[in-house]
Amino acid sequence: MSAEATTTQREPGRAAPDGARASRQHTLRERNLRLVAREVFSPSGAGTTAPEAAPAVTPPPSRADVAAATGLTRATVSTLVDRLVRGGLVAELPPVAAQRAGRPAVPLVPAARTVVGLGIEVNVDYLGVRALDLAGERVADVVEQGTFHDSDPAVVLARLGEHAARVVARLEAEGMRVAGARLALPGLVDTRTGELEVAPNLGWSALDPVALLGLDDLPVEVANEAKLAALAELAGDVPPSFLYVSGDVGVGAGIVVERQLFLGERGWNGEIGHVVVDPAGPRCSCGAAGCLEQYAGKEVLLRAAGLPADASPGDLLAALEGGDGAAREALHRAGRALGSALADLVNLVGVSTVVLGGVYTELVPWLRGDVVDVLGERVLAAPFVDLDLRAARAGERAALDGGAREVLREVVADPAVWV
Amino acid sequence: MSAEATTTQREPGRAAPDGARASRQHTLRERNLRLVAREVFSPSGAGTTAPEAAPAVTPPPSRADVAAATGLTRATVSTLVDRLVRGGLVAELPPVAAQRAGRPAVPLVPAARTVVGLGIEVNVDYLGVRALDLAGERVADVVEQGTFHDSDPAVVLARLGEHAARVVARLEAEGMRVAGARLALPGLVDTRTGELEVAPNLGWSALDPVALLGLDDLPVEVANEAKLAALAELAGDVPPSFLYVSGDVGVGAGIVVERQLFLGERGWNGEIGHVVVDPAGPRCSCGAAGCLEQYAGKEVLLRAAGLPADASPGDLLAALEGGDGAAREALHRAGRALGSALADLVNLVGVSTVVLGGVYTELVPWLRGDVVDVLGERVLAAPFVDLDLRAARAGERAALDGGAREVLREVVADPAVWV
DNA sequence: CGCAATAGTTCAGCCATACAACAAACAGCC
DNA sequence: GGCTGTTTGTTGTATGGCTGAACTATTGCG
Repeated sequence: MSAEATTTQREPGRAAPDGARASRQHTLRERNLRLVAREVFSPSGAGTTAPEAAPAVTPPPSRADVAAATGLTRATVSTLVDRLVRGGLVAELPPVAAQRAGRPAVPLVPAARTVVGLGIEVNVDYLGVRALDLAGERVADVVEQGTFHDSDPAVVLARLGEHAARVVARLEAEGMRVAGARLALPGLVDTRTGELEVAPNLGWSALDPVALLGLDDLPVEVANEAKLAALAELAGDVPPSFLYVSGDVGVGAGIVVERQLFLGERGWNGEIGHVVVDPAGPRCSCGAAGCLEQYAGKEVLLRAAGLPADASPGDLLAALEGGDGAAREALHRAGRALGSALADLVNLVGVSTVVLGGVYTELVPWLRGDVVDVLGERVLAAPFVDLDLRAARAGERAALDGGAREVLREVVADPAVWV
Repeated sequence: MSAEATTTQREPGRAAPDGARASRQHTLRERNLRLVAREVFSPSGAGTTAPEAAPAVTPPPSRADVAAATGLTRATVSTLVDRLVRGGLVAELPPVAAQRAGRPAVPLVPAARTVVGLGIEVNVDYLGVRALDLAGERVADVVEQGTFHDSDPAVVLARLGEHAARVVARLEAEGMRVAGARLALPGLVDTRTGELEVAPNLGWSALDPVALLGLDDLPVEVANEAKLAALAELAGDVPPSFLYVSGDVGVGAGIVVERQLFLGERGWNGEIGHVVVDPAGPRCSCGAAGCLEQYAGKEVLLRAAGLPADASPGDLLAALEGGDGAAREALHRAGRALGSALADLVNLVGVSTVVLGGVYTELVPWLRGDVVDVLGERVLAAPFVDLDLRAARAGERAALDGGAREVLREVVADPAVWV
């Protein structure tokens, strides 16, 4: 890190540190617009009638609810909501007569099929494009199976770009606006420059993937696949901070704090796959020895279970349920190693919820015992927190959902651009 | 972590997520006041005449400089600066005639001896109270040597409270306002509740240290000692994000991102002392085996070097420089272990600058080689970043400085309360 | 059917900023 | 030494966005 004299160079896609610029009246409106949008998209339910036992799913808030929850006056909320409605970010449902007296409220919900976010991905065995609207509905989903190990990045990314362009064209023809796209890649991505440094399982290195996509009018940002998959969990019922660990050929992690990805300096973090489990252990492809991947990586796991390297997690699960000794021993070994590496992660990052994704998702019942044991032994704060280990909720190709959601999160976080 | 239905409970001392409340005109003023204060306290130097090669130390900015740097008009900056001056946060220096034409500018600097922050600390071998003013000057410094291993927390904390109260009384008699205090403790502190869960080296556990201080009118917050020491580094020339690792009886780390402490969920992070170095290694007091502390903890290090457990770092340094084989072998062993644990930290957190503090500070020349070697082997992003390993700059009892600085940082971040 | 209650809208007042004009203080220049 | 040009800091006036209170709209209840 050379001591460059750059003055806090702003990162491209990150939320601008918004205390850093002058605030004028215009800023006031932007901020309150954001506040109102946030309240519609994830209601805190502070203003509703029943303050006791909040229901599992909060009903859509009305203008009055938003006013009560935010502290703004009903007058201000009205004008802001009107803007959001005209801008197509928020929709009004037909007023439904409540049980109590008074004029019935107009429920406000995220608008469907107006603004959408795109998640796109190149992985070892598929290309994918997925679009989500603000209501969270999947409005496009294209997957091309294939084998992209040692492929030509220019060819593959151009092909993915074509898929994406077709999806964009179709959605725009239906009247939707595409806010942007997130490209998920299984490798080390510099979030500041958008460059892919290396993706071992694709055999790619040192290239600018956004340029190769050939999507000119669409703002595209790149991120690591496991990190975007972590964000997909936010659609479900997770705490605001958690660690997401995705098992695949490699093992990667996403650190989510207060519903936002923690990226370190350049997005090069969460590399749990090469955490030390045992320096006397097997050599790893990274050059070191005893890395987590040598115990809990997908291929290592399958091989240790006596299955071919291209077997599916389902095959492994079948072997486990069939009582296969080698398979169970492999899971035991992987579970202890995973517990050890996760303990380091929890001790260092200080987040106590761990979500296991990727191939681990279905294996959680077989991993839990060992992982929890080791966590209990090695996590220093274990006596004071409830360590929570759970399986990922998001389905297949979670990075696509996570990427699309991330685009939409930025739309909601800065609605002024869209109204 | 029980799924409590609390609605984003705000943490006491943390900067409130300020997009979460309604913005009125008053908010506008607060935010611009903060912006102006920040510009006076750490000038970005965007508005000065010479945009070429920024000098090592930026000269104090004038109102016009602040206007240029922030984008506010000179009129607005003037009123805001006047408020800060009247509030005693900012002082005007006598106008100095610049070399160029035009009315000479009034340099604006942090005010001296007006508002101060307190750092207070209980550690194994001393109690301390230190006060810093906004200009960074030490305006009080009280240290009581002692042995507080297995001490009575009520007695010791009351005694520290008395020291602090005396300092506060003296400073207030001199016309200064004490903005608050940070209590540094060598243990696991819950930053949400302010409770100390456990401090092994003091033999303390499960108590509320702030209540025991008996400082009624002073807002006091508690934090881990190593983390506050990390903040002390910000006084020097460090990058905005770095990892601070403090070697003592235990080994702790502070993660600083964009000049702010990263605290995870409850401040229980950076526990690098119990990262796995070798599961076949020596048993650790934490119950596990092969933790970093068993290789690079202060007492282990001294014993391995053939010195008594109460020897000083200076003794160790003398042995090293005298060519003592056991000492050098101990440092080699510690360096490799530290490198391994640091590699995990860097891989997981994604910050590439590491500052070594505590007893490591003076040992850096003897540790560097091994640490850098192992980091190069194990850090995945090593080919793409310059890993920067350096010795801590802050002097003795850095946590006191860090605590005081943290209090003042909050004053500058929210000057509206003080004008 | 009238009253209380709740939702949403309209309009005057206020506050902090922008913009523009001005006063203050200097260097340089003939 | 006085004039000009330049930069700093301070006065006004205008404007945008929010508040607060009054107002309309729509329901339940007796």
